[in-house]
Amino acid sequence: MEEGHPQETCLRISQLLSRVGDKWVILVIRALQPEAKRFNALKREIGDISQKMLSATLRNLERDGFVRRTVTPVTPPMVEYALTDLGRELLCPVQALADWTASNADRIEAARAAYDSRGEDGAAATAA
Amino acid sequence: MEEGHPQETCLRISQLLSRVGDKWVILVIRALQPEAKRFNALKREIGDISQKMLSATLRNLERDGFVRRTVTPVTPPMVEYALTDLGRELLCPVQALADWTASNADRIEAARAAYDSRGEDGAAATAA
DNA sequence: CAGAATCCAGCCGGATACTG
DNA sequence: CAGTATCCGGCTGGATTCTG
Repeated sequence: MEEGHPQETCLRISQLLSRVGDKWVILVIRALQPEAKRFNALKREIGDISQKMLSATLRNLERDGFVRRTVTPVTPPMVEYALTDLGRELLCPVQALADWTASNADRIEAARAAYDSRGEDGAAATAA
Repeated sequence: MEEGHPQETCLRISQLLSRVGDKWVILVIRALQPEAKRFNALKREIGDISQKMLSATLRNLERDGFVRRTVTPVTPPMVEYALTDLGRELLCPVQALADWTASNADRIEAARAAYDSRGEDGAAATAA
């Protein structure tokens, strides 16, 4: 790891993290992990997602090279989405972060509860 | 890892990823990594950040237990921010993701370039 | 110095309607 | 089936102003 342009590197990392945290990507790549899926199958499986967000998410993931879109020109048209090698590789560090989150969710929640109770407590005694 | 509530787990992960991708957190925790810093020192070091965003980012990080805020009641008041143990632990999987990003940034950019050229090419030949 | 409050522009994400 | 187009509310994030 060279340290020539740390700011730029931070920017890239931040951007990728924003993408990965984009609210639907985790669900989408999780749904694509076992096997390729079609658009509406994906939509049904995820459930709450609107088709606008699903197509936007898939387009972003495809653009970044994490998902491959395959069109079979039959009628009605069939489109399949699958993770690429890059997408599967991305999953490793993301999975590590996911595992860490799952392991420490209670610590985070405890910190939040402590923070919130501190806030409501000594300070705003005049209000409410 | 139990698989009892995968959706909830995904939600937590996604939320944490959103926080971590929050545009300034990487810069902030990076600045705090070597040592505790004061508010304006942090602001100067990061540079582009507005004080609103810096205080909001710090507040979120403090609430989640990643940063500890220490007030020394002198005049003028001195406030120091430092990473907690939890914050330093979080850095490990984040660093892994950062390393992956740095290692694969060129592959992502190549995918984007390919995608963009595909888009401009065969399709919208009528326009422009 | 360390923030809180306010105002405001722009983007995100959802609902709906329409197309090939 | 697999999308695109449009409208619209809400949140994000920045600039400015004010406070202790």
